[in-house]
Amino acid sequence: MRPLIHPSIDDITVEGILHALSDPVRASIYAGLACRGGATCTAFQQVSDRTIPKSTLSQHFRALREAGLVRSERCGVEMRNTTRCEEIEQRFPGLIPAILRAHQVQAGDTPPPGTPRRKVAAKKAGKR
Amino acid sequence: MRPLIHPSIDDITVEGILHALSDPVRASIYAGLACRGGATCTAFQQVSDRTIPKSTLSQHFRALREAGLVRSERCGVEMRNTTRCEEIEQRFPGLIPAILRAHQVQAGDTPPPGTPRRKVAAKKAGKR
DNA sequence: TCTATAGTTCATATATCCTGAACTACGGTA
DNA sequence: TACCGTAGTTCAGGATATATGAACTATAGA
Repeated sequence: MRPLIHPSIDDITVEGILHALSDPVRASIYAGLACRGGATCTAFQQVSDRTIPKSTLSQHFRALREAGLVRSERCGVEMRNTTRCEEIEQRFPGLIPAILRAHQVQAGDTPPPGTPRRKVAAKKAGKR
Repeated sequence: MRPLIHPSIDDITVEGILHALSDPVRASIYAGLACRGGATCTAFQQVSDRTIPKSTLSQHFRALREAGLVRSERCGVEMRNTTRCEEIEQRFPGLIPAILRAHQVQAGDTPPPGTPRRKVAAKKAGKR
């Protein structure tokens, strides 16, 4: 089992962050971590309505980790994952909050100012 | 020649935007468009020190266009590309500016407050 | 030691990306 | 009208990345 790779803050790139968060599964994992503060892999087995295989989930966590977005450390039998928000905020101020907020807007949780409520409801209801 | 696809503002997704801008070539194309206000494809043949084949460039423009980041319209023999900044700003406030700023930070143009100049210079010099 | 749980690694099928070659679209000239 | 040049697109292929089941590693507890 190879050691976990956590890039130093200076090796974290914008491209890496954007690519990692451009996948909906990874984005929701990251959003979940950001609001809960930390969680294990299995806590995310039920993302987006269907069950994601744990190997896939493991790869997603690896992608987040190697992009520098997440720090993972073994904690007994499980793996504790936490975001590296503060570090990234220092290097790229405002980037992560803007992305998280955009994801919320898209999910309909926080519509941009001026959006009529009906429009949001319609969006959440169907239209795919 | 199939008609150009421009998603309506409501069909633009965060994932699509992040994915489009996670490629360094596309990111620099977009940044160039954003600061110049508009340009043709060939204006970007010399991005990032080496010549990019025009087929590749065309695909990159298509990716930006279909992500909703850019509007392209034929203008005589050439294609005029402009960003859709204002629309996206309305839907996802702050997202694009944050990404562009992060790219600038990374390029060393606008270091985050407190960064010693030496560090930036060392970064630009080599280290790949 | 044996078993269960949590997660990783590997192999492979699938999808996406990059690029040269061929093509389309348009403007200008004769 | 035909022909040429420029700008950009599409296609086909190889290279690269992603998803996932099966097998594996690591740890805790009995």
